[in-house]
Amino acid sequence: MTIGVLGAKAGVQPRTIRFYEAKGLMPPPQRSQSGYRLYSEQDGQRLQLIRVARSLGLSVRDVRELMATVQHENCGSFQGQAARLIVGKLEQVEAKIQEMTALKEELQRAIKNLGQPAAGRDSAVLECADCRCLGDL
Amino acid sequence: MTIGVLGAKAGVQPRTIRFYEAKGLMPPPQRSQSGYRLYSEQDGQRLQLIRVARSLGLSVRDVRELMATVQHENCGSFQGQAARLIVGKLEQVEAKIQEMTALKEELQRAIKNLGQPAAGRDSAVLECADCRCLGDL
DNA sequence: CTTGACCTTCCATCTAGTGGAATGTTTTAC
DNA sequence: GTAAAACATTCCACTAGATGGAAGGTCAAG
Repeated sequence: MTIGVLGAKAGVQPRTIRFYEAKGLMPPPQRSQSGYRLYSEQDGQRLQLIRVARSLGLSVRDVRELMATVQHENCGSFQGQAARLIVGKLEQVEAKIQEMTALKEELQRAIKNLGQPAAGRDSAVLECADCRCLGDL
Repeated sequence: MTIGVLGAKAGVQPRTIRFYEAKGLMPPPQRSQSGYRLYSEQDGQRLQLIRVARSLGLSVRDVRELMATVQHENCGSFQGQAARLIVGKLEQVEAKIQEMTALKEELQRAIKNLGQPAAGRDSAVLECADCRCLGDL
């Protein structure tokens, strides 16, 4: 399988596969006489695994370390590591949602306050500096 | 005011102020004889304005374009542009929250499924490729 | 035999800064 | 008066996760 075929199968651009290789997620594959990368079905499975891990939001660094345990005999270490990473990611995502929700409220307040007289304002509204209406930053 | 004093006032590192200058958010300030940047109180207000806009999640690019309208006489164009940017940002944030919530559910499902027998599994679970238990990616 | 589609490598770009190097200046301390 | 600390300057490189493009080699079809 050339890189284009593999990419089409996995829904990944060839250059992304090369990127994963450069970052150590995919192993350096065999090469044809002319230097083309040649992939096996197993490489295809590995790429799928990478895509699932990435779609769960795991970082390339995490996925690299995760993929390093794939070749171990028992599923235990792999699944254990995967579970740890995913639980950690879940915490990150929950924190991010909190953060984004707070930002959302801030934005809604800013919209409500923009154009309102200064008296009724809650907080940090964007105002024009030159007009001297830049009050309560 | 030297850059360090301005930074301390606004809670911004001097190098971030230079960065804002390079990106066109802050104008090139006056220089002392020896080449030190010298800032006025008005520059301080401008920097505060930038910080508020950034804290609302507006991109550096957006803030640059927003700051370009600050020196206009009337608040109208500035506040109008600010309102448009903030409404746009709010939509982005709401979309992001949706996305993160979906990811959170995906992660919770992955945690529930990891280590479970294949029969009860919902979807894309990370499994060890070599064990042939890599079933339903 | 040449055109087009594919492959190779390398360099640059994006965000929003941050880290560090090498060097110059001002202020403080002795 | 001088030396060192604490500031300032510029420039280059790095972060994440790719993506865009250039310059060139290879393969199959018309």
